[in-house]
Parts: sequence; C-alpha cells; structure tokens
Amino acid sequence: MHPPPQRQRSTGRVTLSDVARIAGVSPITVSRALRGERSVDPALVERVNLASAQLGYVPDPAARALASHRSNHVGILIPLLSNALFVDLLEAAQRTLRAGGFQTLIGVTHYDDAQEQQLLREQLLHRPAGLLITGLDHNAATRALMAQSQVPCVHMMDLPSITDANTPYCVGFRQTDAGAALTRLLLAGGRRRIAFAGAQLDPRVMQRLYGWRLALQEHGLYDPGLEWLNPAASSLALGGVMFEQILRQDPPVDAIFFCNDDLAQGALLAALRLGIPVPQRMAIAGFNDLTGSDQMLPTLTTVRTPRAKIGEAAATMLVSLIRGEVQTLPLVDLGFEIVQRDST
Amino acid sequence: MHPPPQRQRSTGRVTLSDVARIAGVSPITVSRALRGERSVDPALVERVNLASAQLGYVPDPAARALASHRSNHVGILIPLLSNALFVDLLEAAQRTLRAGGFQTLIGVTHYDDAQEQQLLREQLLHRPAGLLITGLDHNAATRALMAQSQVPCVHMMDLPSITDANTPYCVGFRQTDAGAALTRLLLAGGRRRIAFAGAQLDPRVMQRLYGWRLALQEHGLYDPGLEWLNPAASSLALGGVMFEQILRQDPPVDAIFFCNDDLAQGALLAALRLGIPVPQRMAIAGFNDLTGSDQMLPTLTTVRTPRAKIGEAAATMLVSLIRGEVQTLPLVDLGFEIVQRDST
DNA sequence: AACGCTTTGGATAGCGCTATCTTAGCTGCC
DNA sequence: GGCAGCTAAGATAGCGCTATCCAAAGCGTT
Repeated sequence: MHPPPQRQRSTGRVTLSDVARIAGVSPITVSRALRGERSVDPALVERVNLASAQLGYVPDPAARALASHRSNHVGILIPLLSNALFVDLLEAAQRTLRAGGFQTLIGVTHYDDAQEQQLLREQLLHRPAGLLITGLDHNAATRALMAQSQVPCVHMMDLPSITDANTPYCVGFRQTDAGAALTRLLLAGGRRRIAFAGAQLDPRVMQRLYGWRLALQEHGLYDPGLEWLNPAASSLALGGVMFEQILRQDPPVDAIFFCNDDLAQGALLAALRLGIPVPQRMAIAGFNDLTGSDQMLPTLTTVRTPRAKIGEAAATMLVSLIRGEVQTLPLVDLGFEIVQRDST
Repeated sequence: MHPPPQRQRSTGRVTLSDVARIAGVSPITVSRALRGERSVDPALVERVNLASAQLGYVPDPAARALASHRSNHVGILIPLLSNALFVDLLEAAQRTLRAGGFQTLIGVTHYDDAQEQQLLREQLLHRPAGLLITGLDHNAATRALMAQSQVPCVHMMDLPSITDANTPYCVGFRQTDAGAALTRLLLAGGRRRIAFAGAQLDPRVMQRLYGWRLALQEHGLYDPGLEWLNPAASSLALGGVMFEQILRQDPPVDAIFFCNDDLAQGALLAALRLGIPVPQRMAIAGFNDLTGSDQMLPTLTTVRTPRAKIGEAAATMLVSLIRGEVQTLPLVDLGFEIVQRDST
C-alpha cells in the first residue's frame, strides 16, 4: 500500500503546533499562553514562552485574523498629509500603536465625505482591531459603518460641546476656547478691529471662528464684515492674497487672526513684500505653531496645539479599549498654549 | 436523534460559497472567475460576476492571505514624514496602489538602519504583495530580508550609477546631475565662490554634493572649505544658522547651494533679518521646490523634483511586477527641472 | 458522601479562501 | 477506433490560528 499522496503546502514557517510539540502541550494551550487569555498554569506559560523563543515563533497575522475575526490592524483616518499638524498626529499615533503590536492602515480623506466613507469601508474589510479618526463631524453613512462594525474608535483633535451617555471617546482640546483665548490676547494688546481669516473651513476652523466671535462679542467689537472665509485649501500663497484683501478693508483692520500658521506665514511674507510694518500697522496671529513660525520676520504669535500628545494619548486610549480595559474618562482635554511672539 | 450541536461561528458575511450557490457553480470556480485566473468559460464568469454583484460579495483579505500566502498589502518605507518631499511621494504611491486594490503599510525609518530593518520585518509578517522603499542604500540585513522574502520591490528616488544584471527596479532621477546642473546655473550667473550647505547627509544629499563638486571642478573653482556639512536634521532654523556661519567665511562666499529648500528658506529669512541683500551680496539656491519657496522674499531658485510622479510611477511599476508582467526597463529616470527665481 | 461550582487543559471544528490533484469532456491523429 | 494531449470544472485538503464545547480535577457545602 502506498501512503496517500502528500499535498505539501507548508511554508516552512514555525507554527503554533511546532511550539506546542516542543513545549509538550496542546496547540490551544500555546495559543492561550501567548495571548495571556484565560488562566494557564504559570509553569506551562513558562515552558511555552521558552519553546516559542527557542523556535523564534511569530504568530501569523492572517491566520489570527481569519480565526478570530479581528486583525492587528488599526485604521487611521486623517484629512490631509500636506498639513504638518496631521503628520505629527499620525506619527505619534503610529509610534504608540506599533509599540502595542498594531499595524496601522492610513487613509487620507482630503476632507471629502465620500472618500472618507470609501476608505473606512476598505479598512473595515481588514477587520481592524480599532479605529482612530480625525474630528467628530462625519456623515451618517460613515457613522453607521463605524457603529455597525463594532470596532472601538477614538476621535482625535475635537471635543464635543455637550456630553451625554453616547459621548464618543475623544482626545483633543477645545478649539473654540483656543480661538477665543487668542482673540482676547489681541484685544488685550489694544487691537479693536480684529479680522478672522479662515481657509479650508473644516469643522475645527469653524470652531476657532466661533471662539473669535465670542471674544469680540464680549467686548462689543463683533462685526460680520471682519469674517474672511475662503473654502480653498490653506497655503502660504492664499495667506498672502487674503492679507492684501483684508489690508484694503475700510474701516481699517488692525489685527488678523489667521486660522492656521500656513496662512499667517504667507501673510507675513506678503507684508514684507509690501512694506507693511507688522505688528505696528497690522498684528498677525496664526494657529498650530507649525515649523518656521518662530523663524519668520517678525516671529509669529500663534497657538501651540498638542498634536503629538493627542496622537499618543488617542492611541493609548484605543489600545486600552481594544484590550477591554474600563475607561473612566471618555474625553481627554489636552489643552493648548498661547505663544506670544513679535507679530502682535 | 438530535442533530449534532451547531458550532455557530459564522459572521453573516457573504462568502465565496454563497456566490457559488447562487451562480450554480463550485466555490473554486468562483474563486478562479473573480481572480481572472486560468481559463473559465466566459458564460460562467458572467454568471459569477452577476451573483457576486447581487450579493455584494467582497473577498476576505485575511482568508486570501492565509490560503495563498500573499496579502493585498504593500509595504512602503520612507525616511521621514516631516519632509514634504516624502509626503508627496507617499500620497502619490498610496493613491495609485489603492486604485490597484492594495492596502499600504507605511513605515517611517527616521534614517535609522535598525528601525528600517525592524519595520521591514513587521511588514513582511503580513506577507505583502510588494514593497516600495526609498533610496538604494540599505544595510546588509535589510537587503537579505528583502531578498529572502521574494517580494517584488521597487526603489524610489535614486538611480544606481552603474547598472548590471542585478540592477534593482528603480524610479527616480539622477541626484548628482541635478546638483551639478544647479551649480552650473550659479556659475553661469557669474558666481565664483559657491558653498554647498548640507544637512541630514542622507545618500541623496551626498549625491547632490558630488554633483556640486563636479561642476566646480570643471571650472577649477572647487575648494574643500566650501563644503558645509551638518548631520543634524534639516530645518528652517538650521538654515539660518548655517547661513550666518557661511556669511563670515573668508575669502567671502558669493553663493550658497542648500541641499534642500527648508534650509534655503531659513537662510532667506536670516538674510532678511540681518539685512543681507539677496542675491546681490549672496545668491541662494535650494532643492526640491517645496511649498513656500515661491512665496519667499526673494523667491527661491531651486530644483523641482518630480516626487509625485516618482511615487505614482513606482507604484505602477510595482503593481505590474506583482501581476507578473514583464518589465522592459528596470530603471525609470523622471528627470528634474531647474526653477530659476529671484534669489540667484 | 453526594452535589454543585469553578478552574484548567484538550479535542474538535471551523474561519473563508486557494493550491493541488482528479476527472470529465473534447479534440486530433495515426 | 483508440489513445495521447489538452482544457475546463470540481473534489479535496489544507493555510495557521482560535471559538466552542468537553472533561477532569479540585473544592467547598450541606
């Protein structure tokens, strides 16, 4: 009698069963020991760890995902990579997740709802262990996908204004407060006609706008004509253009709060080009404290946002959610810091 | 007689077998039809596609990876995310790969060999379908990992100086030529003491340095004292510092070739601060044509590098390698473009 | 001593797909 | 007509792991 033909498909990879054989236990015990799941006799755990190390065993993520319906992927959705803000957020989050044994899947939405939805859908196919998503403002379909998937999710950057039982997990700071605080600084400096220049008009920009409004209204200095909103993407060039527009406004504006540093830097360069003295004729402030803002001429007053900390804290929270640990606080407010420099 | 107890683990997901049942064929035929593998009767393919669409079937990537030993992941390794150059590369590559049905795993090496190796190892665990990697300069262990994995790989940005049978797949441009071309432009402008200011000192910076040397040597103007190399990371601030250092050199330097736009922008700002007229007293040139270089005062002469095109072309090449299509050219040179502005 | 109840290890049976082998059907060719 | 030589469809058997059920052992309770 011949043995049945060998269907050899093995890859030479070290498997759980190999470890089990060496350790003298069953494969399932190895699985449990390595995952720290259920209680396994410490002596067995020891033997399994030894055998595993000896063979250089590394679990196969695909097999794990297939059997458990959960991968070690974490999906991250951010609006842009061309903004240093999100890059810092991403890097910090990725570093933290990697340390926790997760692979990140990155999706860049370009502030487009349809894209966001599609990217989320693609990420969900991989049955991610968790999701990190920027902002709180997502359309119904996206929210439905997230809810339906049952995947733990942490939102980054924004905090909801009201909290109730359904409050999602969020790590960020209060954009509105930051906008108001910066505006109050300008007011304290004696400025009376403070314009707000916003581009992109994503939810965070709008919240800064509300903060600015609030602060001006407190002083009875609010004027809708001071709102300069442009849906185009932020850039140095746009900052210059907006600066020139606002400069011509009558009655004259004496300070501009740009919704982010890109625009503000562009404005400072435009001022140099035009010979407009900053801050004498016009104070200029930005937002985010991006690279170069401390190098401008004059140096730029701005709001330093804890983006790396947000990325790290959000990832840490997500990992603990994935591990099923109880969260005491669904909201983490990491605050912000006003950086006063020479442009105001 | 009771039926045996149902071990219900199904997830409600639409599977291949569901499609097979509806289409009236066997699961394996569905698999083949959807992958376009082997020859399947066009009529059956049609029926399968119909059934698949009707059920909204989407293959499970984990099951695919487990069965075929190949995932739909593509690993991308880049040095930094804080440099817009690599971000543009990444975005273009990712967009192209996504269109081809691949998920990207991004690893940021921070110019650290050990990190690079570790990231590659983590990516290889997922049995990626392909790899995109920045540069040609990798240590032996990394190269061994790549070779051993048998995963198709395309290198981005650099091209090897010599080509032989082992030439890897590369998409990029000749950094050395670009460095020489920019230097020749400065020479043509009448500059005689042209310094090279480099930071980070990664392989690409060094190649630009060689190009600069070459061009100066052609004119008998090379002087080792004109090489200013600093291993620190590029930044606007460092550009300013280096500018001040070089400004004090004697005999005086009349032009500086900064290895990248970050440094050059910092130098332009420092010149403004110090009241040094650019380009009269000092010509300044950068590299990469990053955002803002056209906004500086004066606007910055630089080399526009086709980074988005490189990302896209590299991804396209990789996809075709993965599909087993024959490559005619292992090297793709996308060139560069000198952008002359007011700083020279 | 009989009876729960909890703890711990193992047996079993998939997860959803594809590699590999087999077979049926159909040429073509001497 | 018989048979090699091909093609297309299906049967079978995993890929490497974990969910689920089971059983044995330990332990307190009445």
